[in-house]
Amino acid sequence: MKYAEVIISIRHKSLDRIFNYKVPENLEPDLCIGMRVIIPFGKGNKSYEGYVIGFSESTEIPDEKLKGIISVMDKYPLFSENTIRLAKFMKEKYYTTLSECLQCIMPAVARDKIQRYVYLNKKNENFDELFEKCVLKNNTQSKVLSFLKEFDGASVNEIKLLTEVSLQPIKALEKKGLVQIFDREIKRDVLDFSSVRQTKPFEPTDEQKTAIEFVKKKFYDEEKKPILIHGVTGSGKTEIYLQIIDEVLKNGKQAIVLVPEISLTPQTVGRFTGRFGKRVSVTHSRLSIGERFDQWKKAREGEISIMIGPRSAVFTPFSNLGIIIIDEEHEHTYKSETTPKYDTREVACETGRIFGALVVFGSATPDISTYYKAKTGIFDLVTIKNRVNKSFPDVNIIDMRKELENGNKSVFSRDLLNAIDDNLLNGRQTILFLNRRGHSTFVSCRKCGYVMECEDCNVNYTYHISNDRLVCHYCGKSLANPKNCPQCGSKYIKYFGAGTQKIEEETKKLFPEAKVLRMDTDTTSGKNGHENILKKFSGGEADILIGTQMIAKGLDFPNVSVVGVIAADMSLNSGDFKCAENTFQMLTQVSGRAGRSEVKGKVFIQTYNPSHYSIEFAKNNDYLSFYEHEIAVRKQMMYPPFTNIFFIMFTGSDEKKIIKSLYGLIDIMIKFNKNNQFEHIGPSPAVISKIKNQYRWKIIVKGEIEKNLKNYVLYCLDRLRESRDLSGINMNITLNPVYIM
DNA sequence: AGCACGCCGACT
DNA sequence: GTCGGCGTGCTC
Repeated sequence: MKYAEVIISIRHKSLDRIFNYKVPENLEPDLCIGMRVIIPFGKGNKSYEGYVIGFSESTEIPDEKLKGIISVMDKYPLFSENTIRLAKFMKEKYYTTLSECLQCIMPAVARDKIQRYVYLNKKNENFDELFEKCVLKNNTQSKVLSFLKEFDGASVNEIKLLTEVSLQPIKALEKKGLVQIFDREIKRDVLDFSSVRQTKPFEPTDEQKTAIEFVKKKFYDEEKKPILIHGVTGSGKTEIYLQIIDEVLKNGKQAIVLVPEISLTPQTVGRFTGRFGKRVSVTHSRLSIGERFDQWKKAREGEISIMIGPRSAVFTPFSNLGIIIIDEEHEHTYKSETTPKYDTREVACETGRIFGALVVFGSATPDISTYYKAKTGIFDLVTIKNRVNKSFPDVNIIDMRKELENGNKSVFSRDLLNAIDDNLLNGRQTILFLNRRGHSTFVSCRKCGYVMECEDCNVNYTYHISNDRLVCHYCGKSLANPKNCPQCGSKYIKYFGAGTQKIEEETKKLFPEAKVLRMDTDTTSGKNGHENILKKFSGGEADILIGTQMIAKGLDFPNVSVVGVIAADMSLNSGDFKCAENTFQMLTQVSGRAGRSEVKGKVFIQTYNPSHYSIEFAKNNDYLSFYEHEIAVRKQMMYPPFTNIFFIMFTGSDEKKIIKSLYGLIDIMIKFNKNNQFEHIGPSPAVISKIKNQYRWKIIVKGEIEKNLKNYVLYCLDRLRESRDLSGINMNITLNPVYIM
């Protein structure tokens, strides 16, 4: 008899171990490591999903206890023995269960119940007629139809989620013959190759050549240290990646290219398809689960050799992985915010170790901790100091205090206005950056001072002009813009704090002849929202592009010669220890959008803190000096990379209970804090002290050695659980979080 | 996580 | 005397 070692798909600490199951003879030929099985579990023999991570010929478990596997769910394994190793690494590192890590690594379909896909039945002769009738008659069904008109072939789950209807109307539509439902998806290509233009390798500059040669050499080395490529904006990092990947492919190996979700544009992907054609595939959250599974299978079966995608693409199941490239490695989106809260960069390094693949990080503004690793020899470092055939833009720092002194109360400085004016005359394009969407960030009554605030969250409402509503950016709730003050009834309501909508409004007022586009989460909803706006702008259909974050990264518009940063201080005042780093990165990246052709670019940074070091070093595009300054601050203040920060947040509706429990935790922590090696801060309310009626309080714990800190905090939390009733409290714990909120 | 066993209070 | 509360322990 053969026994399978099974991990049960229940996320609970006490079940996070192997359970042995008998493999019935009839299932034995079909069952391999990496497959999902249905197994009976517990007293009631309830059916659960399990993951087979090994086999044994004998077991110490007495025979009467052993149960048999009911059925095998997969035809092919979803993970390999190496992936199990990776999952075990993640389990230890991110203190979750093996089952959760395996689920995270497996393709999304494995996490979802059986998918069914809905297609408009256009073959029905009376389709148009029926369609019209249905749209007029039934409210609910028309919702589904209009959704399918845009996203034909969406899954039942997607429709349910996005149109908020139940299964009933979908079934009804099937009966009417308007739609067809399939268990399997009709295979679609996620990439449109029709518009791809073939490119040839560029002749690299000397600096590029050195970098390429260096990485190639390391690729053949037995011991593979990760490499950081620090290349200024516009230094041609992508071309370097392309030429390295070419070498990897020539060796019969495959490549994973990770990019932040935000810069996963057709433009970016086109660079890769242009060189490698159909050997490239892409995966991202806007694809359906079925589409993503197709890409996953193609990778496993060797149909493709390069996978481009956001953080989850690090789990692409190539059989002979040669390289993982992490572009814009400083981006915080590489840290997962849901359990397992993995850091893609750490996972990539471990994957590289397990699979013998080279890991390459690239950035113009490396994460301070990454650069520290490069400086201390944990990573290899390659530096590219010059732009390809281009000069750096002129960066002008504008002191907004002086503007105010001189009677300019507008959001635009005079210098920026003049530059936009000049640019318009010369037929060139302008980008205006403001990292805040909406129209006004707070709305208050001029008579009594009442500020409109979401009653469920401790957050001011943001005014959105497009629908004349107040929106809470935390819970998403919105309400009609009140005409009178809810407190005193006065009509005098004022809007403060500019967002992108306000900038758009002002720009249109000041430059009525200019064509203006706005790009933020509010304008990019829908499958091609992003693409459409970028296409319009690059096609010259607009003179000015106003946007948040998403216009700061990686975009390459040769005709843009003026970039304006409306408020550089916003990220500087976030209260986070990374605020200087974030500001420097943001300014450098945004500035990098200017002057990407022969025309010299001009950047205007508006600020109330013109002498802050992150702004001064950004002006001179001087990463190294910024790094030296920042690393000294970190050392002095004992911040990462010199220490580790554990962030503990309790949330719940009973604020008193949360605070009491956190004080209880502090007591326990003090008791077990041997040699005072750990420092506690708090409890204190989180920056946003209430979201969706859930109160939020935090404790921060610092410790030099990651493993000790982790063990200490987890131990103390266990003691707390033993000594107190924590029901109704949600614990959120993160090691070295992106933001300390 | 879920289910069973088990030991104490208010009912027919 | 019994029904039922949910505290503790186990699940291949």
